[in-house]
Amino acid sequence: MSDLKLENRCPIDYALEVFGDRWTLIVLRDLMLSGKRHYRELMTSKEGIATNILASRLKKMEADGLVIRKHKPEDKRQVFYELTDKALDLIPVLLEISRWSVIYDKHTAAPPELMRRYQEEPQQLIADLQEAARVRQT
Amino acid sequence: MSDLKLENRCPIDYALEVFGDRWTLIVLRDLMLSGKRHYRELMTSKEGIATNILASRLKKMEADGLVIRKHKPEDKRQVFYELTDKALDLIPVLLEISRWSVIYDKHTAAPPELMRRYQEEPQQLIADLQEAARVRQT
DNA sequence: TTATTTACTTGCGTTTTGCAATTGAAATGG
DNA sequence: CCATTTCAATTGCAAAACGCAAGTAAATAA
Repeated sequence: MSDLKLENRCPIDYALEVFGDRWTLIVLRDLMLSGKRHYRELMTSKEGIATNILASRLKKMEADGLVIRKHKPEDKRQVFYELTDKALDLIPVLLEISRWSVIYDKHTAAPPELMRRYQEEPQQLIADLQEAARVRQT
Repeated sequence: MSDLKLENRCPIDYALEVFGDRWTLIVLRDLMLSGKRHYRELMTSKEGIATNILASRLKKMEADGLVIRKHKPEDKRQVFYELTDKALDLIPVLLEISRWSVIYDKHTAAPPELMRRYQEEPQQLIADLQEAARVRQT
């Protein structure tokens, strides 16, 4: 008989492969929560990502199905990155991470209104943030 | 007047600094969900962490307040790593990441009962997992 | 007393990162 | 038009991080 065993991999492994590096989550945050969409906008994050690293990460994110690379019709130099549902569904992960950081690091601050809503009506907040990100890219 | 501005850092930044590398989350998963507590147990993860990397990560995790390094009284060679509340409070993050991976990677599998409980009674599941981890290390 | 177990440390070659300079295509200005 | 600027990268190189294998020290077991 042939080998029927499914390759079951641990959920944490897959996540680490996709966004378990120093920069991918930063880029996702900027695309999802800061409304950035262009390469030049992503270059301006206060963490200071290097241009070669940004380029390689965007390429990998596209390969992993997190973003779709598109040209602006009215200016073909410009490129913008559209978020997929797969990426937008990481918003709950970003919020959960934020909740943790705000609790355990005294230098960390998130918009208080955001954290309040996350505590009081998480599902509605998530839906709103996803909707806002979707609207931005149409 | 002196500078009154607080250094507010982004929540994602702090999280990346603490567990935003290839191995820390793997170690946390093994400590929190697989019940491992000894160096030799952590060495056996199927991802194959190198011994020098494991040592450096455990040192950093201790410095970051995620684990406490202790000697076994009955065998002073042996060391075990106890999870702090700060670490145990990352269980929701691990579960949220798992939920995402199970949805978007067809090779990923988590215990179905775990995922069902996470959907139906997340708060109770989190409390149970934290309690289980705490009991294990006493 | 010798061997084994445990938890690391050290050395070293490879890979990844960070920084600066450069490129090429497309748009803009004169 | 033709030169300049903008935009999105790519390239080259030094520095840091990583991965593997071997070695070490302390404690226990035989």
